[in-house]
Amino acid sequence: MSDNVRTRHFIHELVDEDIRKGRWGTWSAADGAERAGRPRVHTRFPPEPNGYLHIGHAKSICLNYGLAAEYGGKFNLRFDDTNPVKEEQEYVDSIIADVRWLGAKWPGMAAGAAPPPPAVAVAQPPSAVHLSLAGVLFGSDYFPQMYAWAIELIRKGRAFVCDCTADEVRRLRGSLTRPGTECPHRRRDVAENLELAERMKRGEFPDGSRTIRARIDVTHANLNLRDPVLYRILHAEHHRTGNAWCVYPMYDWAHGFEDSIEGITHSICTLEFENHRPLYDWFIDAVNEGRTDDGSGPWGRKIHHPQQIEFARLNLTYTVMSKRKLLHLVKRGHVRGWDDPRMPTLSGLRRRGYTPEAIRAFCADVGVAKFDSVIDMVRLENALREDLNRRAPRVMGVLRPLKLVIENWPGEEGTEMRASGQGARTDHEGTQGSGHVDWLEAINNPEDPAAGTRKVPFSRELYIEREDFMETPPPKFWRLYPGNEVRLRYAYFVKCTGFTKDPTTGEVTEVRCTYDPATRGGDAPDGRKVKSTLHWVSAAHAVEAEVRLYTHLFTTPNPEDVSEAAAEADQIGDAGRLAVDASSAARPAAGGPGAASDEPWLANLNPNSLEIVRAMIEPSVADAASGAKFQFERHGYFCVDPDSEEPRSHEATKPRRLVFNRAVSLRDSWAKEKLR
RNA sequence: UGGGGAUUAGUGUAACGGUAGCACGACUGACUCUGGAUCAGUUAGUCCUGGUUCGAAUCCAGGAUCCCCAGCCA
Repeated sequence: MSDNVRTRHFIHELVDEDIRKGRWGTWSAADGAERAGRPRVHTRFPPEPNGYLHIGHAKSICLNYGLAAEYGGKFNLRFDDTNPVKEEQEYVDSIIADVRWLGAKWPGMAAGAAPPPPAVAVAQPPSAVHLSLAGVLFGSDYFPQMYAWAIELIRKGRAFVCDCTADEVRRLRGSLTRPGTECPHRRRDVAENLELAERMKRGEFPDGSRTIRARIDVTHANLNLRDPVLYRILHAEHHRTGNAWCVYPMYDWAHGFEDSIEGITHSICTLEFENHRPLYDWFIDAVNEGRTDDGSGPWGRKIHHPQQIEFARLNLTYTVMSKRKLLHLVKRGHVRGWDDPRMPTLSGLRRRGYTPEAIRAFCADVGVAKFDSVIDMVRLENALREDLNRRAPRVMGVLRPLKLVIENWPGEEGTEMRASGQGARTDHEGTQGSGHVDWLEAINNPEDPAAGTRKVPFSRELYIEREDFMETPPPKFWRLYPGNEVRLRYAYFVKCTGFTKDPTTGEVTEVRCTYDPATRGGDAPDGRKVKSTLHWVSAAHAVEAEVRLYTHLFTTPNPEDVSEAAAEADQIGDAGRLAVDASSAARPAAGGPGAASDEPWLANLNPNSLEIVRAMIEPSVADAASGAKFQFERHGYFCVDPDSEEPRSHEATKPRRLVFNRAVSLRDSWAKEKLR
């Protein structure tokens, strides 16, 4: 992940200045020969394992890992697992897999290729878990030390045990404009505090009955400084420490110390923690009170004091980014899971067909600043297009097939030809059934000559895209219509001679044409030009596939903006109905007041975010592995979904179930033209 | 009516007292066996009002707007 070096931002400047001043010293020989003597830059990514990572986390990972990589420093992956009631092993596993997939590296990370991240949540065998855990840090490992510091603060008269209920604490805290008032326990003596803290730890008190709080200033303008809670009683099983603890540290108490213990130099976090920085600093200063640089004296040696730096989190149009909302979408069945390709989660984007390279390029592109901005989704999509345009092999796939019959194609007319779906094709020039088959050479990737060519079968009966034919063409429609000649890509020029329609529905059921044998390969020897080139597949050879076409999960750029919901709902007609199985209770009503009450943003869900089509794809994709990415020419980039069956042996009689996800469509200037 | 942040083309992001630049979008055109890609060009900006200065996006003063904070969540 060294490809996001190009943009410089305010954090670079801060780091540069620290280096100029020698603020953090240098790495020692123990930190590795390549690092020894260089200025220390040590960052970390500190997720709470209470959900799956999303694209916003990718920004943070790229920032933190990128900084460490650029300055030759270190990057830690550390779980901030201080709340056992919300955290799960499943999340730990998915987060590690996602960070690895993105390309970040941390000290002690298991060497070798990253284990394939689970496409969906699956229990990993113990050995895999063990391997992936190598070098990963957990805040819960520091629980003993953090608790010891809390006791130290009690000894120093800087903390106390409070018997207030949560309600009382809230009431005594005051408000934004009114100062708080002291609670009676604030003046408890040290000995009693020590004893109560010990009994809290031993589990003698019920949940919520007591807390350990810092004694700071109940009238402080910054609410975070009004005697914040350090520890709460929670008789809950922790995913790592089990039942060893009955008290758990609050984020504010834990986080700064986790960074301190690991020697983090730059504790980078998002804007909403700006108000917490004074608290974070106060805690470390309080511990350091009475401590000395050389460790002499009753309290020992001073602890490391990292610098917190805040930046603006990523916001994207047409999606939501809070873990709470994403969890809600998953739990209520609005999507198929955390890795639903419509989700902004890394697992969702991966399944959709995004590459780590594209996501990194996107993160570099959006930059790092303190302005709470919203990035247009098209920039994410562009990053993928840019990456896949260079790398993805091209293939022809017809999403909405319309039969095209070549009347003058050699061979028996009206011969029944059966689609066999897949398998080896050795008859490069010859017949399939009783129809003549011509195997034509196609370029795999015009952007990459090294990708070579492949052979594509052409025969009497083809499928073309339904929207590539029109009985009565509008202006600037250059595709197939009666009398018009077009090129079939890499094949022949064909001229439309007629078509048939379903007499009841009026739908075109078949198009007929003649081909010009002299144009084989796609060029006319007489220099004749055609205005357009269509993709096609041979009906007898094509592989049938389920293709999932995705669009935005929400209909509005800002799903939080509920005022837009009603207007949008009117346009859509029956807003709120998703194309996935969702419990009827969970369905947002059509802009109705019911949906708006508790989760108003659901009213902006796009009922058409998933469309499923039965497509016909050229046979070269028959054995494509799950995760393989292609450009379907003139459509977009597609990725084999894990719902697909494994490729089969060639003797298999039944075709393999193949599912593709559309990762992103190609830019489409005709679509734009149509809107005029 | 408390405290903390922020504000530069449509969207983002640079410029650190000295020519407001870049990316994406939009719009033109060229090229093209993907209406793709590529290439060229155009468009459009310093939140407001004062002040300091030879010179202000930048410094100062006042104002406006937006975001965050009253979890025993992180």
